[in-house]
Amino acid sequence: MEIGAPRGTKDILPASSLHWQYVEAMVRAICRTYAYQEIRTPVFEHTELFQRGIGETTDIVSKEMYTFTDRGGRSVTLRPENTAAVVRAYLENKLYSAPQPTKLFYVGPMFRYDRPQAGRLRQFHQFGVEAIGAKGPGIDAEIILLAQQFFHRLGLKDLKLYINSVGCPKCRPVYRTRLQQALRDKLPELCDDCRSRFDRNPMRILDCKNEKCNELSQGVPEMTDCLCEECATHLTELKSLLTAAGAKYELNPRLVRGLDYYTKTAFEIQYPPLGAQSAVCGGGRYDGLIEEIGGDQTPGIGFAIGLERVLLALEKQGILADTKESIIVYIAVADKNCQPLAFNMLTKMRQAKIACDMDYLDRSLKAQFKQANRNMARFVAVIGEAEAAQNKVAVKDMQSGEQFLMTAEDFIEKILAEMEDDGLRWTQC
RNA sequence: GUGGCUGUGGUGAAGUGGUUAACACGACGGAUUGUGGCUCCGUUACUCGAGGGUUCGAUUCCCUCCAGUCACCCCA
Repeated sequence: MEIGAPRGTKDILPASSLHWQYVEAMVRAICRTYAYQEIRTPVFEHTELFQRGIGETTDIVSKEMYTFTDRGGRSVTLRPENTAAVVRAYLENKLYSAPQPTKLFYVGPMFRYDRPQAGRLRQFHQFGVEAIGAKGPGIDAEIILLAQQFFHRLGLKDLKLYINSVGCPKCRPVYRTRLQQALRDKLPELCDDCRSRFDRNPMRILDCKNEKCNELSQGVPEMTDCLCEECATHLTELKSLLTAAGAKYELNPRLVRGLDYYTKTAFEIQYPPLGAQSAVCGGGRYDGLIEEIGGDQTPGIGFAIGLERVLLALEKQGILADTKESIIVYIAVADKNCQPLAFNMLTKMRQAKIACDMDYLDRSLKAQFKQANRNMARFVAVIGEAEAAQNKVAVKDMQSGEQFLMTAEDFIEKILAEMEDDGLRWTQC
């Protein structure tokens, strides 16, 4: 094998594409019940959009972007996440002139130049939701519930929902300073990472996995103690809404989001068995983002769910069955010169929307039966000289083993009748 | 980007410094004359991740690279 798939990318083969379809169907179903509509934005954008939207100092922008110069000399970037792009599309297409809020969802590939490991790929897929134009905590609760219900409907258990408030431009700087004051004299004892975080993003020190750092940060003021009145009320109301909806959550004052644009509500859903990459959903409010990208001050909130991680979780819980799409009929050719006749019948069946297949490798009749069996065909229709002479086919029911001689037309009719009974008929597209 | 572990056929895996690289599954073919799922038989690695050494000789020893994996970082 000379050329393999690029590092951190994966082919999704038929065995698992059915699982993907299952999850994607759930995405559409849940969004339908919560009244979110699909938006599809380009997979690449002007680099500047992400630099401004996500923040120059973030890891994503500073070291994880797939950026290149196109033939026209423009710097473009494969989207590392989709919120900035959705907001861009919202402004560019003037979606704000429609009744608000604008409730959108998306599913698609994202790209981050990271070192791959289980649950972390360079091309991965996210399902995300954005509600733009509502500032109250009600929409926050709706979005969190949507995410929770998504997992619930898929059948996932043992998920943990953490919520927090990361404040706003009024109270966060105050907290930041207080935090730095509290940690300043402990600085030499912190790990290397935390020392570099001290200036850039001191709140990150609070969820450092290093035990020493963890110990040192005990007793330090929490964000939730330093919120301004508006942010504090927002959080209180959100909590009571979640409780009213019967949602189980845990307040985690040390939950931080990695992207610059978050304000107020931040939340994360984890599936602990996934190990280091256990976050399956991350989201929060971004009241400053739209202005940053050039719109009027407009509130927004959203989340992103990593679909590869969802699939891993489903696998871990044994929810994904080994499935294969079956066919209704396999047409077997007993004499080579009957192939045109068989092919004609195959075509007619397909026009009648009956899932069927036949052999193109000139296999023996026995081998064709084996093939039919593997494809889980309900019936095998044998066409040979004997059948052709009578203008009929030999239809074998692969479950009962019974075999009948009938015309192709009668056979098609019989199947169509059964399909209606069994609900086997494929849905119309 | 940093560190640990790993890399044998389509898959799961044995194995050794020196003729023909176990075994299992799968795939393909066959078990008398046109019929599957069970059973039986046969076939299926002329680069043992790639490149370079050491050696009379390396799949087995060394180096580099690549890939996977786990952890860190970060995040979905």
